[in-house]
Amino acid sequence: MTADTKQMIMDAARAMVQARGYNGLSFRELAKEVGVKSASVHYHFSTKGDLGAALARRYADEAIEIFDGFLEASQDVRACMRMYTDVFRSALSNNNRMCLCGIMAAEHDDLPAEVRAEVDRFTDVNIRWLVKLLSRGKKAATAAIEQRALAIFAAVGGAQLVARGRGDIAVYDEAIEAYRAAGLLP
Amino acid sequence: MTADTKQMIMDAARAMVQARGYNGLSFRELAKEVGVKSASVHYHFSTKGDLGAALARRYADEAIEIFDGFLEASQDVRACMRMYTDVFRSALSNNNRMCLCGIMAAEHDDLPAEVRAEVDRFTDVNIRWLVKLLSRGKKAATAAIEQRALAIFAAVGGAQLVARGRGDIAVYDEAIEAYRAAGLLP
DNA sequence: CAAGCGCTATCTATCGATAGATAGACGGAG
DNA sequence: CTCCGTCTATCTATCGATAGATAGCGCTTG
Repeated sequence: MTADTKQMIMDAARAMVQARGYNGLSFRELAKEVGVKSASVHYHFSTKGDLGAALARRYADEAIEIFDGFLEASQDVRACMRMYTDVFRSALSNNNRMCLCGIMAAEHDDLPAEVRAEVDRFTDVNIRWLVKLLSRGKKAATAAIEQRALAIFAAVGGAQLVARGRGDIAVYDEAIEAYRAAGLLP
Repeated sequence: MTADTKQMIMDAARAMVQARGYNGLSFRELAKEVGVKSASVHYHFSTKGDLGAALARRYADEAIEIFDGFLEASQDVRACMRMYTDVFRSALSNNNRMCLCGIMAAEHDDLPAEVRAEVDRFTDVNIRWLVKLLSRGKKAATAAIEQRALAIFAAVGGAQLVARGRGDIAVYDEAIEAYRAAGLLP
Protein backbone atom coordinates (compact mmCIF):
# COMPACT_ATOMS: atom_id res chain seq x y z
CA MET A 1 0.00 0.00 0.00
CA THR A 2 1.98 2.85 -1.31
CA ALA A 3 -0.79 5.20 -0.34
CA ASP A 4 1.85 7.88 -0.58
CA THR A 5 0.88 10.46 1.99
CA LYS A 6 2.34 13.31 -0.01
CA GLN A 7 0.20 12.41 -2.98
CA MET A 8 -2.86 12.07 -0.81
CA ILE A 9 -2.19 15.50 0.64
CA MET A 10 -1.87 17.04 -2.78
CA ASP A 11 -4.98 15.35 -4.05
CA ALA A 12 -7.08 16.41 -1.10
CA ALA A 13 -5.62 19.91 -1.17
CA ARG A 14 -6.41 20.31 -4.82
CA ALA A 15 -9.99 19.29 -4.25
CA MET A 16 -10.32 21.68 -1.35
CA VAL A 17 -8.85 24.60 -3.24
CA GLN A 18 -11.05 23.88 -6.23
CA ALA A 19 -14.05 23.97 -3.95
CA ARG A 20 -13.18 26.86 -1.65
CA GLY A 21 -10.13 28.70 -2.93
CA TYR A 22 -6.60 29.08 -1.68
CA ASN A 23 -7.61 31.18 1.29
CA GLY A 24 -10.19 28.59 2.20
CA LEU A 25 -7.57 25.90 2.53
CA SER A 26 -6.37 25.18 6.05
CA PHE A 27 -3.67 22.79 7.13
CA ARG A 28 -5.81 21.41 9.91
CA GLU A 29 -8.80 20.61 7.77
CA LEU A 30 -6.59 19.26 5.07
CA ALA A 31 -4.78 17.02 7.53
CA LYS A 32 -8.05 15.78 8.96
CA GLU A 33 -9.27 14.96 5.50
CA VAL A 34 -6.15 12.93 4.79
CA GLY A 35 -6.08 11.35 8.22
CA VAL A 36 -2.81 12.80 9.52
CA LYS A 37 -1.79 15.73 11.69
CA SER A 38 -1.14 19.20 10.38
CA ALA A 39 2.49 18.92 11.42
CA SER A 40 2.82 16.06 8.96
CA VAL A 41 1.58 18.27 6.18
CA HIS A 42 4.30 20.72 7.11
CA TYR A 43 6.79 17.92 6.87
CA HIS A 44 6.02 17.56 3.17
CA PHE A 45 5.32 21.21 2.42
CA SER A 46 7.18 23.55 4.68
CA THR A 47 4.85 26.47 4.09
CA LYS A 48 1.38 26.99 2.74
CA GLY A 49 2.92 28.83 -0.17
CA ASP A 50 4.99 25.77 -0.99
CA LEU A 51 1.91 23.64 -1.06
CA GLY A 52 -0.05 26.06 -3.18
CA ALA A 53 2.79 26.45 -5.62
CA ALA A 54 3.25 22.68 -5.86
CA LEU A 55 -0.45 22.26 -6.57
CA ALA A 56 -0.49 24.86 -9.29
CA ARG A 57 2.73 23.58 -10.80
CA ARG A 58 1.46 20.04 -11.06
CA TYR A 59 -1.82 21.32 -12.40
CA ALA A 60 -0.17 23.31 -15.15
CA ASP A 61 2.13 20.40 -16.02
CA GLU A 62 -0.79 18.02 -16.28
CA ALA A 63 -2.61 20.51 -18.45
CA ILE A 64 0.27 20.57 -20.90
CA GLU A 65 0.24 16.82 -21.17
CA ILE A 66 -3.49 16.52 -21.54
CA PHE A 67 -3.83 19.34 -24.03
CA ASP A 68 -0.96 18.13 -26.16
CA GLY A 69 -2.60 14.72 -26.17
CA PHE A 70 -5.60 16.34 -27.83
CA LEU A 71 -3.49 17.78 -30.60
CA GLU A 72 -2.04 14.35 -31.28
CA ALA A 73 -5.36 12.58 -31.04
CA SER A 74 -7.08 14.62 -33.68
CA GLN A 75 -6.23 16.90 -36.55
CA ASP A 76 -9.66 18.48 -36.42
CA VAL A 77 -9.59 21.90 -34.86
CA ARG A 78 -13.22 21.74 -33.81
CA ALA A 79 -12.81 18.36 -32.20
CA CYS A 80 -9.77 19.52 -30.24
CA MET A 81 -11.61 22.58 -29.08
CA ARG A 82 -14.45 20.46 -27.86
CA MET A 83 -12.05 18.31 -25.88
CA TYR A 84 -10.58 21.47 -24.43
CA THR A 85 -13.89 22.86 -23.27
CA ASP A 86 -14.80 19.44 -21.92
CA VAL A 87 -11.83 19.55 -19.58
CA PHE A 88 -13.22 22.65 -17.93
CA ARG A 89 -16.63 21.11 -17.94
CA SER A 90 -15.40 18.09 -16.04
CA ALA A 91 -14.31 20.26 -13.12
CA LEU A 92 -17.91 21.39 -12.75
CA SER A 93 -19.31 17.91 -13.05
CA ASN A 94 -16.95 16.86 -10.29
CA ASN A 95 -18.83 18.32 -7.32
CA ASN A 96 -19.30 21.74 -8.88
CA ARG A 97 -15.65 22.56 -8.62
CA MET A 98 -13.65 25.19 -10.47
CA CYS A 99 -10.43 25.02 -12.35
CA LEU A 100 -7.71 25.20 -9.69
CA CYS A 101 -5.99 28.13 -11.31
CA GLY A 102 -9.25 29.80 -12.24
CA ILE A 103 -10.29 30.13 -8.65
CA MET A 104 -6.78 31.09 -7.62
CA ALA A 105 -6.77 33.77 -10.29
CA ALA A 106 -9.60 35.45 -8.44
CA GLU A 107 -7.42 35.60 -5.34
CA HIS A 108 -4.50 36.70 -7.47
CA ASP A 109 -3.39 39.70 -5.43
CA ASP A 110 -3.58 37.81 -2.16
CA LEU A 111 -1.43 34.92 -3.27
CA PRO A 112 2.14 34.31 -2.14
CA ALA A 113 4.47 35.20 -4.97
CA GLU A 114 5.51 31.62 -5.67
CA VAL A 115 1.89 30.56 -6.03
CA ARG A 116 1.04 33.49 -8.22
CA ALA A 117 3.88 32.65 -10.55
CA GLU A 118 2.55 29.16 -11.14
CA VAL A 119 -0.99 30.38 -11.63
CA ASP A 120 0.25 32.82 -14.23
CA ARG A 121 2.10 30.01 -15.91
CA PHE A 122 -1.13 28.06 -16.20
CA THR A 123 -2.64 30.96 -18.11
CA ASP A 124 0.39 30.99 -20.38
CA VAL A 125 0.09 27.27 -20.97
CA ASN A 126 -3.51 27.62 -22.01
CA ILE A 127 -2.98 30.54 -24.30
CA ARG A 128 0.04 28.99 -25.96
CA TRP A 129 -1.89 25.81 -26.59
CA LEU A 130 -4.86 27.68 -28.01
CA VAL A 131 -2.55 29.61 -30.29
CA LYS A 132 -1.07 26.35 -31.49
CA LEU A 133 -4.51 24.95 -32.15
CA LEU A 134 -5.87 28.03 -33.88
CA SER A 135 -2.78 28.24 -36.02
CA ARG A 136 -3.69 24.89 -37.52
CA GLY A 137 -6.85 26.21 -39.01
CA LYS A 138 -5.77 29.26 -40.82
CA LYS A 139 -2.63 31.26 -41.18
CA ALA A 140 -3.98 34.48 -39.80
CA ALA A 141 -1.74 37.14 -38.34
CA THR A 142 -0.08 36.02 -35.14
CA ALA A 143 -1.40 38.96 -33.20
CA ALA A 144 -4.96 38.20 -34.24
CA ILE A 145 -4.59 34.58 -33.23
CA GLU A 146 -3.17 35.48 -29.86
CA GLN A 147 -6.00 37.87 -29.24
CA ARG A 148 -8.47 35.19 -30.16
CA ALA A 149 -6.77 32.63 -27.90
CA LEU A 150 -6.89 34.99 -24.99
CA ALA A 151 -10.53 35.75 -25.58
CA ILE A 152 -11.39 32.06 -25.71
CA PHE A 153 -9.52 31.32 -22.51
CA ALA A 154 -11.23 34.19 -20.73
CA ALA A 155 -14.66 33.23 -22.03
CA VAL A 156 -14.31 29.60 -21.00
CA GLY A 157 -13.11 30.58 -17.54
CA GLY A 158 -15.97 33.02 -17.17
CA ALA A 159 -18.48 30.40 -18.21
CA GLN A 160 -17.13 28.09 -15.56
CA LEU A 161 -17.33 30.77 -12.90
CA VAL A 162 -20.91 31.73 -13.72
CA ALA A 163 -22.05 28.14 -14.05
CA ARG A 164 -20.62 27.24 -10.69
CA GLY A 165 -22.32 30.21 -9.13
CA ARG A 166 -25.59 28.99 -10.57
CA GLY A 167 -24.79 25.47 -9.49
CA ASP A 168 -25.95 24.31 -12.89
CA ILE A 169 -23.65 22.72 -15.39
CA ALA A 170 -26.21 23.39 -18.11
CA VAL A 171 -25.31 27.04 -17.78
CA TYR A 172 -21.78 26.17 -18.83
CA ASP A 173 -22.99 24.13 -21.76
CA GLU A 174 -25.22 26.94 -22.92
CA ALA A 175 -22.48 29.51 -22.72
CA ILE A 176 -20.08 27.33 -24.68
CA GLU A 177 -22.74 26.68 -27.23
CA ALA A 178 -23.38 30.40 -27.54
CA TYR A 179 -19.67 31.00 -28.06
CA ARG A 180 -19.66 28.45 -30.83
CA ALA A 181 -22.79 29.87 -32.39
CA ALA A 182 -21.28 33.34 -32.36
CA GLY A 183 -18.13 32.04 -33.96
CA LEU A 184 -15.83 32.77 -31.04
CA LEU A 185 -15.02 29.09 -30.81
CA PRO A 186 -14.13 27.28 -34.01
CA MET B 1 -18.95 66.45 9.84
CA THR B 2 -21.34 64.04 8.35
CA ALA B 3 -18.50 62.01 6.96
CA ASP B 4 -20.92 59.21 7.66
CA THR B 5 -18.84 56.47 9.18
CA LYS B 6 -21.13 53.78 7.89
CA GLN B 7 -20.71 55.01 4.34
CA MET B 8 -16.96 55.25 4.76
CA ILE B 9 -16.91 51.71 6.07
CA MET B 10 -18.87 50.43 3.13
CA ASP B 11 -16.74 52.31 0.63
CA ALA B 12 -13.50 51.05 2.10
CA ALA B 13 -14.87 47.53 2.45
CA ARG B 14 -15.97 47.46 -1.15
CA ALA B 15 -12.54 48.53 -2.31
CA MET B 16 -10.88 45.91 -0.16
CA VAL B 17 -13.14 43.12 -1.33
CA GLN B 18 -12.66 44.15 -4.93
CA ALA B 19 -8.93 43.93 -4.42
CA ARG B 20 -8.63 40.83 -2.25
CA GLY B 21 -11.94 39.05 -2.05
CA TYR B 22 -14.42 38.49 0.74
CA ASN B 23 -12.13 36.17 2.66
CA GLY B 24 -9.37 38.73 2.40
CA LEU B 25 -11.47 41.31 4.20
CA SER B 26 -10.80 41.70 7.91
CA PHE B 27 -12.55 43.95 10.38
CA ARG B 28 -9.27 45.13 11.85
CA GLU B 29 -7.74 46.19 8.58
CA LEU B 30 -10.98 47.71 7.43
CA ALA B 31 -11.30 49.70 10.64
CA LYS B 32 -7.72 50.91 10.36
CA GLU B 33 -8.35 52.01 6.79
CA VAL B 34 -11.38 54.00 7.85
CA GLY B 35 -9.74 55.33 10.99
CA VAL B 36 -11.96 53.71 13.59
CA LYS B 37 -11.82 50.62 15.77
CA SER B 38 -13.08 47.22 14.72
CA ALA B 39 -15.74 47.34 17.42
CA SER B 40 -17.20 50.35 15.67
CA VAL B 41 -17.51 48.39 12.48
CA HIS B 42 -19.45 45.80 14.43
CA TYR B 43 -21.74 48.55 15.63
CA HIS B 44 -22.87 49.22 12.06
CA PHE B 45 -22.65 45.65 10.78
CA SER B 46 -23.18 43.11 13.48
CA THR B 47 -21.52 40.30 11.56
CA LYS B 48 -19.18 40.00 8.64
CA GLY B 49 -21.99 38.36 6.72
CA ASP B 50 -24.15 41.42 7.30
CA LEU B 51 -21.45 43.65 5.91
CA GLY B 52 -20.83 41.44 2.90
CA ALA B 53 -24.52 41.20 2.12
CA ALA B 54 -24.94 44.95 2.45
CA LEU B 55 -22.05 45.53 0.07
CA ALA B 56 -23.40 43.16 -2.53
CA ARG B 57 -26.92 44.50 -2.16
CA ARG B 58 -25.87 48.08 -2.69
CA TYR B 59 -23.67 47.00 -5.56
CA ALA B 60 -26.51 45.23 -7.31
CA ASP B 61 -28.87 48.13 -6.68
CA GLU B 62 -26.40 50.59 -8.12
CA ALA B 63 -25.92 48.36 -11.11
CA ILE B 64 -29.63 48.43 -11.84
CA GLU B 65 -29.66 52.20 -11.78
CA ILE B 66 -26.56 52.61 -13.89
CA PHE B 67 -27.55 50.03 -16.47
CA ASP B 68 -31.06 51.35 -16.83
CA GLY B 69 -29.56 54.77 -17.32
CA PHE B 70 -27.79 53.38 -20.37
CA LEU B 71 -31.00 52.14 -21.87
CA GLU B 72 -32.51 55.57 -21.46
CA ALA B 73 -29.45 57.41 -22.70
CA SER B 74 -29.29 55.63 -26.00
CA GLN B 75 -31.44 53.60 -28.29
CA ASP B 76 -28.44 52.10 -29.99
CA VAL B 77 -27.80 48.54 -28.89
CA ARG B 78 -24.13 48.68 -29.72
CA ALA B 79 -23.63 51.92 -27.83
CA CYS B 80 -25.37 50.51 -24.76
CA MET B 81 -23.24 47.41 -24.89
CA ARG B 82 -20.12 49.49 -25.04
CA MET B 83 -21.22 51.40 -21.98
CA TYR B 84 -21.87 48.09 -20.28
CA THR B 85 -18.43 46.68 -20.97
CA ASP B 86 -16.92 50.01 -19.96
CA VAL B 87 -18.38 49.61 -16.50
CA PHE B 88 -16.43 46.41 -16.01
CA ARG B 89 -13.41 48.03 -17.56
CA SER B 90 -13.51 50.85 -15.03
CA ALA B 91 -13.09 48.39 -12.16
CA LEU B 92 -9.79 47.33 -13.68
CA SER B 93 -8.64 50.87 -14.33
CA ASN B 94 -9.34 51.63 -10.69
CA ASN B 95 -6.28 49.97 -9.17
CA ASN B 96 -6.68 46.71 -11.05
CA ARG B 97 -9.79 45.77 -9.11
CA MET B 98 -12.48 43.27 -9.98
CA CYS B 99 -16.21 43.51 -10.02
CA LEU B 100 -17.29 43.05 -6.41
CA CYS B 101 -19.63 40.23 -7.23
CA GLY B 102 -17.28 38.72 -9.77
CA ILE B 103 -14.62 38.10 -7.19
CA MET B 104 -17.19 36.96 -4.66
CA ALA B 105 -18.58 34.53 -7.19
CA ALA B 106 -15.24 32.76 -7.13
CA GLU B 107 -15.64 32.29 -3.38
CA HIS B 108 -19.26 31.33 -3.88
CA ASP B 109 -19.29 28.14 -1.83
CA ASP B 110 -17.47 29.75 1.08
CA LEU B 111 -19.84 32.68 1.38
CA PRO B 112 -22.39 33.10 4.18
CA ALA B 113 -25.82 32.40 2.77
CA GLU B 114 -27.01 36.00 2.99
CA VAL B 115 -24.00 37.18 1.00
CA ARG B 116 -24.38 34.45 -1.57
CA ALA B 117 -27.98 35.42 -2.14
CA GLU B 118 -27.04 38.99 -3.00
CA VAL B 119 -24.21 37.88 -5.26
CA ASP B 120 -26.62 35.66 -7.11
CA ARG B 121 -29.00 38.56 -7.43
CA PHE B 122 -26.27 40.60 -9.08
CA THR B 123 -25.96 37.92 -11.72
CA ASP B 124 -29.70 38.01 -12.23
CA VAL B 125 -29.65 41.77 -12.58
CA ASN B 126 -27.00 41.59 -15.25
CA ILE B 127 -28.64 38.87 -17.24
CA ARG B 128 -32.05 40.49 -17.09
CA TRP B 129 -30.60 43.76 -18.30
CA LEU B 130 -28.73 42.09 -21.12
CA VAL B 131 -31.90 40.31 -22.15
CA LYS B 132 -33.70 43.63 -22.20
CA LEU B 133 -31.00 45.15 -24.33
CA LEU B 134 -30.73 42.28 -26.77
CA SER B 135 -34.48 42.17 -27.15
CA ARG B 136 -34.35 45.66 -28.59
CA GLY B 137 -32.32 44.59 -31.55
CA LYS B 138 -34.21 41.67 -32.87
CA LYS B 139 -37.16 39.62 -31.84
CA ALA B 140 -35.39 36.32 -31.56
CA ALA B 141 -36.69 33.48 -29.43
CA THR B 142 -36.58 34.30 -25.74
CA ALA B 143 -34.54 31.22 -24.94
CA ALA B 144 -31.92 32.14 -27.51
CA ILE B 145 -31.66 35.65 -26.14
CA GLU B 146 -31.28 34.43 -22.60
CA GLN B 147 -28.57 32.06 -23.63
CA ARG B 148 -26.79 34.87 -25.39
CA ALA B 149 -27.13 37.19 -22.41
CA LEU B 150 -25.67 34.59 -20.12
CA ALA B 151 -22.78 33.96 -22.47
CA ILE B 152 -22.00 37.66 -22.69
CA PHE B 153 -22.08 38.09 -18.94
CA ALA B 154 -19.77 35.12 -18.47
CA ALA B 155 -17.39 36.26 -21.18
CA VAL B 156 -17.10 39.78 -19.81
CA GLY B 157 -16.50 38.47 -16.31
CA GLY B 158 -13.88 36.08 -17.58
CA ALA B 159 -12.13 38.83 -19.48
CA GLN B 160 -11.98 40.88 -16.32
CA LEU B 161 -10.56 37.98 -14.34
CA VAL B 162 -7.86 37.19 -16.85
CA ALA B 163 -6.94 40.81 -17.40
CA ARG B 164 -6.55 41.39 -13.70
CA GLY B 165 -4.34 38.33 -13.45
CA ARG B 166 -2.17 39.77 -16.19
CA GLY B 167 -2.28 43.15 -14.53
CA ASP B 168 -2.88 44.62 -17.96
CA ILE B 169 -6.06 46.38 -18.88
CA ALA B 170 -5.17 46.00 -22.56
CA VAL B 171 -5.89 42.30 -22.14
CA TYR B 172 -9.45 43.18 -21.25
CA ASP B 173 -9.79 45.50 -24.22
CA GLU B 174 -8.46 42.85 -26.55
CA ALA B 175 -10.82 40.20 -25.26
CA ILE B 176 -13.82 42.49 -25.61
CA GLU B 177 -12.71 43.42 -29.08
CA ALA B 178 -12.40 39.75 -29.99
CA TYR B 179 -15.91 39.12 -28.67
CA ARG B 180 -17.18 41.89 -30.85
CA ALA B 181 -15.27 40.68 -33.86
CA ALA B 182 -16.65 37.20 -33.40
CA GLY B 183 -20.16 38.55 -33.14
CA LEU B 184 -20.75 37.51 -29.55
CA LEU B 185 -21.25 41.14 -28.64
CA PRO B 186 -23.56 43.20 -30.83
C1' DC C 1 -31.67 63.24 30.53
C1' DA C 2 -31.53 59.93 26.80
C1' DA C 3 -29.95 58.12 22.54
C1' DG C 4 -26.56 57.48 19.29
C1' DC C 5 -21.97 56.29 18.48
C1' DG C 6 -17.29 55.17 19.08
C1' DC C 7 -14.08 53.61 22.43
C1' DT C 8 -11.18 50.21 25.57
C1' DA C 9 -10.60 45.83 26.78
C1' DT C 10 -11.26 41.23 26.26
C1' DC C 11 -13.00 36.65 24.65
C1' DT C 12 -12.91 32.41 21.99
C1' DA C 13 -11.61 30.07 17.86
C1' DT C 14 -8.54 29.23 14.46
C1' DC C 15 -4.65 30.22 11.65
C1' DG C 16 0.22 28.79 9.94
C1' DA C 17 4.23 27.34 11.99
C1' DT C 18 7.70 25.16 15.15
C1' DA C 19 9.92 22.26 18.82
C1' DG C 20 10.87 18.04 20.49
C1' DA C 21 9.84 13.13 20.99
C1' DT C 22 9.19 8.65 18.98
C1' DA C 23 8.56 4.46 16.16
C1' DG C 24 10.39 1.98 12.55
C1' DA C 25 13.31 1.10 8.41
C1' DC C 26 17.96 0.66 6.64
C1' DG C 27 22.82 -0.02 6.34
C1' DG C 28 27.43 -0.74 7.88
C1' DA C 29 30.82 -2.48 11.62
C1' DG C 30 32.27 -5.66 14.86
C1' DC D 1 23.76 -11.86 13.75
C1' DT D 2 23.60 -7.90 16.32
C1' DC D 3 24.44 -3.57 17.78
C1' DC D 4 24.88 1.43 16.51
C1' DG D 5 23.84 5.44 14.16
C1' DT D 6 21.08 7.81 10.83
C1' DC D 7 17.12 8.89 8.30
C1' DT D 8 12.08 9.14 7.42
C1' DA D 9 7.71 10.10 8.79
C1' DT D 10 4.71 11.02 12.03
C1' DC D 11 3.20 12.34 16.52
C1' DT D 12 2.00 15.68 20.73
C1' DA D 13 2.11 20.09 22.39
C1' DT D 14 2.55 24.69 21.89
C1' DC D 15 3.73 29.21 19.80
C1' DG D 16 2.41 34.11 18.48
C1' DA D 17 -0.71 36.28 15.35
C1' DT D 18 -5.04 37.24 13.91
C1' DA D 19 -9.88 36.23 13.03
C1' DG D 20 -14.74 37.74 14.30
C1' DA D 21 -17.35 38.99 18.10
C1' DT D 22 -18.94 41.14 22.71
C1' DA D 23 -19.55 43.79 27.15
C1' DG D 24 -19.53 47.93 29.05
C1' DC D 25 -17.75 52.79 29.62
C1' DG D 26 -17.94 57.59 28.18
C1' DC D 27 -18.55 61.45 25.22
C1' DT D 28 -21.52 64.30 22.45
C1' DT D 29 -25.65 66.15 20.89
C1' DG D 30 -30.45 67.03 20.48
